Amino acid sequence: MISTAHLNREFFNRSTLIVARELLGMRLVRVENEVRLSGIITETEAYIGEADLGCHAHVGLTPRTQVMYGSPGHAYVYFTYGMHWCLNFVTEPEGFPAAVLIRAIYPIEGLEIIASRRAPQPRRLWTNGPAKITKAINIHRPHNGLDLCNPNAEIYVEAGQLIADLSVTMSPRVGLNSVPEPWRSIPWRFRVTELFTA
DNA sequence: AGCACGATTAACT
DNA sequence: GTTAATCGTGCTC
Repeated sequence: MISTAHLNREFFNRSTLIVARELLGMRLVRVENEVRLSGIITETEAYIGEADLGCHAHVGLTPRTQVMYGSPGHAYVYFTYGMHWCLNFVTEPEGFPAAVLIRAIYPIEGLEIIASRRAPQPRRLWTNGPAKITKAINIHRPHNGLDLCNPNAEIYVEAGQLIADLSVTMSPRVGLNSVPEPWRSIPWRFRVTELFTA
């Protein structure tokens, strides 16, 4: 059986690259009106500190970026392109701004609700993008700053299956088209290529 | 107060 | 491959 343990704060209080890699195969859970919506995390990206010009925190501490400067294990939820929300998990010790963007999940629970919110898209396109996930499982502004390690949180992560290195591909992060090198091309995107094979 | 742009998506040629 | 949609954010005036 899959463990149902919530990941604790020490999981997130580590190198962002390690957290981004290890989140692959774990289960993102959204509890909405006592109903579980969930999926296996299959794609992440790391955003690490003010020096990373692809990271929102490169502008320093502002109202938008303050959650990233806070304690690890919290949700950083931001709004972009005038219509989309994206979910991140804050990493590393308090005071150092970093987070992991959740880019894709494989839906497991709440399939009917997810389907209704993502209609008329086919199943394989339900949650294969950061703003598709937040639309599918209803995550937006009120969740910014939420503590993922609170046992009663509406959003949290459960330990799941281990993903072998053989099944993980690292590549440049998506959408950083005007970000200077080396940040534009540094391979901080982690993707599961074969979810159910060894 | 005004401006340029964005860690995206869906629809279109 | 291209592009519209749509508005918060951070910067300049």
